[in-house]
Formats: sequence, C-alpha cells, structure tokens
Amino acid sequence: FLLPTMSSTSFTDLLASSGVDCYEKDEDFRVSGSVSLYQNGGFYPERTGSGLPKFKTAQPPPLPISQSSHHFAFSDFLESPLLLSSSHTLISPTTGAFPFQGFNGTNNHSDLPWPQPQLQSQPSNASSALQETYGVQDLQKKQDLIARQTIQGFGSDRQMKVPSYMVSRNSNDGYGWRKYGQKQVKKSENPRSYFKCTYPNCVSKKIVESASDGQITEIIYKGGHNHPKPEFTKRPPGSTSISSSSNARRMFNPSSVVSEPHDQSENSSISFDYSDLEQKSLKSEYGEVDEEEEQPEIKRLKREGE
DNA sequence: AAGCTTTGACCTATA
DNA sequence: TTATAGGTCAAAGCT
Repeated sequence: FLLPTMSSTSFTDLLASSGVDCYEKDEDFRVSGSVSLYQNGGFYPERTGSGLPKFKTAQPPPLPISQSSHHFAFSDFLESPLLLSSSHTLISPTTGAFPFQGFNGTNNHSDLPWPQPQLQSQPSNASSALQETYGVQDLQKKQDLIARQTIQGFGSDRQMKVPSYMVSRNSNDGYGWRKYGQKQVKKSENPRSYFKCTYPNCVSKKIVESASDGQITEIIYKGGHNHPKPEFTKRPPGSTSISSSSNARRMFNPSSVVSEPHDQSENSSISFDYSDLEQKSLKSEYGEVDEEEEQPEIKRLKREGE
C-alpha cells in the first residue's frame, strides 16, 4: 500500500493536516490514521457517555485505528502528524527549526508505516515527554496540558513551532474553519484564536495559539468532525493540483474519481497545498534533494490510486 | 450578498 | 460570594 513513499512524506505534510480527521460514520467514533498524533499528544477528542465530545481529556482512549487499508487513505497518511516524528523530519521553511526531533529514537516511527499499537496505548509516553519537556511535577494538575499536548512540546526537549504557513492560513487540514474569537490568556503569552468548523452542524472546534510573528505555538482540537472533508474546495482558476480534501474524500468514497490530479487550493479557509509550497520552500531554502525526488513520486502514486 | 475576521462584552467554571 | 481566567457571542467592518 504505497508504504515505501510514506517515509518520504515530509513532516510538514503531516503537520499540515492539523485537523482531527475523525469523521465518524457512527457512534463508534472510528478515526482515521491522522489522529495518531492526537492519540499520543492528546488531541484526540474523547466521547462522553452521551456521545458528546469530551474536551481536554488527559487520557486519550485506545485508538481504534484499523491497520488495514480500507479505513485509511493514503492521503491521510500523508497528512498524518505521526510522521512528524519520523527520521525524515525537515527543517521548517519558516522557522528553521527541526520539528519534532525530540524523540531521540525512543519513539522513532521512521520505519513504521503506521502508529504502533504500543504507542497508541501508552498515553503515558506523552506524559513522560511533557514531564521532561516542561518539568511538570504534578501531572494530575497538568492533565489538561497533556491532553492538549502541543506540537511544540511533543516529545521534544525544546520548543518546536509549527511553520506558520501550516496553520496560519486557517486550517490546512481540508476542513473549513471560521474564527469566532480571540483571546489573550494568562497561561500563555500568545493570543489564542478560536475556530469553528464551518460545516453545517459540525461542532468541531480548534484553538490556535500563535506568536506575534505568526508562528503557531499550539493547536488544540475540540470535538471531532461529523462529516468528511469537503470534497470541493475553492481554488484559483487554472489550478491543477490535488487538495487534501480531495484526497481525503477518497477515504470515504474510494471509488470516487478525482478529476484533477493536483488541486492547489489557496483558499485560506478551506485548504492549502503544502506539498507544493513545501517543495518550493525546500528547494529554494534548503536545497532538499530527497523531497525533490520523492514528492513527484507521491503525486504520481496518488494519481495511480485514482 | 455571503462569508469571514475583529473585538469588546458576556457567560461559565473554578479556586 | 467573589475574583479570575478561559471560552463564546455577536455586532461591526472587511473582502
């Protein structure tokens, strides 16, 4: 299942899917692979007995991810934050930081096409990481922090910021988000922006904490989407790239045909094509060779899957 | 005109 | 009960 290309997926591709891709077909709350980070990091929204999302959970439930491919789209894997921890992490084009490099091999998934069960079932890893990262002594009091394990602290011994282009465009995760508030909170020097999913009746929300320079320092997801990613996104005329939405859609309807191989949507609230951006960034700023070689492969394989 | 962001006010939970 | 902080509302303005 195209696994060989997964390791080539850049970290930024994964981060780009900052949304909790947890479209539910039923109350079973089946989630797709991209939730793995949330599992480890606590973004995973927990369900209460009433079926309502339970936010800020400290103990993410066991991840019911099927490792079979039929619940999983390649594009979702491409977007999966899981790979953020892979050995193929990239230098952030915007920050110059090495995102998610803090695992130091203990949670190295570089050779894993999919989150390993033991990792999924060990939320304490996140706790430990946080404890090391932040020196948190009282995890009971910090469960909220754990639940909202941020990208910046995910197994890292130093703050890792998400390149601003990944989120600052307001959800490069294929979903539409509408900002409904902003607040300066005490616990953080950076203001928080509050977003709601624009899909009708979708209660999914996210909170983005960003520094003054536009860099995202924290992303908190609340609730899961009760719908697939929008299939059609706005895009500039003449665009020929595939959007993450289109890719994701295939997960729900594998037989669907994506007419355009590379939907490059630049609509700020719908989707954003990071792969192109990343490629450009890598080429122009870092002269990345691997990505230059492998990105076309990814695109080619994407087309093959259609 | 629709949909978005901004932003002060308001609501709610917690200590 | 009150103070505080975080989250949300909603009117206004913008694109």
